[in-house]
Amino acid sequence: MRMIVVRMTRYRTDMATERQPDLRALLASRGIRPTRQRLLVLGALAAEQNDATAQQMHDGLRARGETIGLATVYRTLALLSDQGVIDTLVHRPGEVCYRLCSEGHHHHLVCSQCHRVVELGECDLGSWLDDLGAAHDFSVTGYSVEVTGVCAGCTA
Amino acid sequence: MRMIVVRMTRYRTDMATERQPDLRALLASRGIRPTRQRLLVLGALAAEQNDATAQQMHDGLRARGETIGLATVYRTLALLSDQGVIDTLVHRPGEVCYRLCSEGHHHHLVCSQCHRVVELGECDLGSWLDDLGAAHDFSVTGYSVEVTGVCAGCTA
DNA sequence: TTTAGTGCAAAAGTTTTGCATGGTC
DNA sequence: GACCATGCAAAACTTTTGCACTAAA
Repeated sequence: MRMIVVRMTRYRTDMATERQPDLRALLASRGIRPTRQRLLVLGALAAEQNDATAQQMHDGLRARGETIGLATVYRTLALLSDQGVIDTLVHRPGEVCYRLCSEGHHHHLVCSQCHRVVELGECDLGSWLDDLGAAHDFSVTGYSVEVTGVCAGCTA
Repeated sequence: MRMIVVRMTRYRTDMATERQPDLRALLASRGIRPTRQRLLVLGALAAEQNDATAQQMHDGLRARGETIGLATVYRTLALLSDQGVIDTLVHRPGEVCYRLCSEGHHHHLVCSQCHRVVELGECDLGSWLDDLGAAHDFSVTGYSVEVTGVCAGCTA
């Protein structure tokens, strides 16, 4: 019998209640200067239940009266994504979303209706991947699994 | 012991040598009118080893002396994608690629250097997915696995 | 004070759309 | 003939970039 371990790493609400110092530390740990704007973007992602596009985040921050340029949001998201601080999700072509995720290798379960995102642990594809590489003469460097469904809230 | 079946469905070269009538039939089977332009786009995809963006296909066709508008390429790709005739792959944000794939559920193994694409069969995640749905109160509607690696040609 | 980050506006791309024209059934 | 598809050009968007200015180390 094969064991499958589904391991929830962290719920969104945990991040939402994290304190500013934690966000500073997160940036510091990657050698990223903790500027006001970067903390704003990171804070917005931390408070975000789901994922968000650059434009959505910019709109949200501006609506709250914060001052930040759209270009800065893009630059910050690119930086954070490069550094592995946030994940990039592409649900539909032309719709690039970002999300503050737990660290380490994981996958996503996304509600196709409300875009709610649940992080998933390992998916036990190890030996399948090994076989793949051998069969096609590829050296496999990574993989991603995106599971789509409808969450309980949206079913009701 | 767990069996993993890796099943190559069809190589690109098979498609490349397919005859025009097959493409017409493919369109007819979905109730899509076989216009000159649609056959052009489909033919280009059939001849394409890897995947291609709308712009790349338009450039390629124009370079060959074919007359077709860029908007038509976009419209045709959207139509074919909606009808499930072709697959949509998003390698990087803002880079939407299309590919004429075999039918049925499958996944992709993509070379990160040359964009060569190999189709993969089932990946045996069935019971993992069942557990997921139950654990998070989602009704799982689909999933995709994209494996990235470096192919033998690019390693050398 | 030296280096890095930001804002703004312009530019560069990609994709969509309106509408007159031409092709298919 | 009725309806659908196409081409072109314009529009709508998204994302990137140049450059002067400001903030952080």
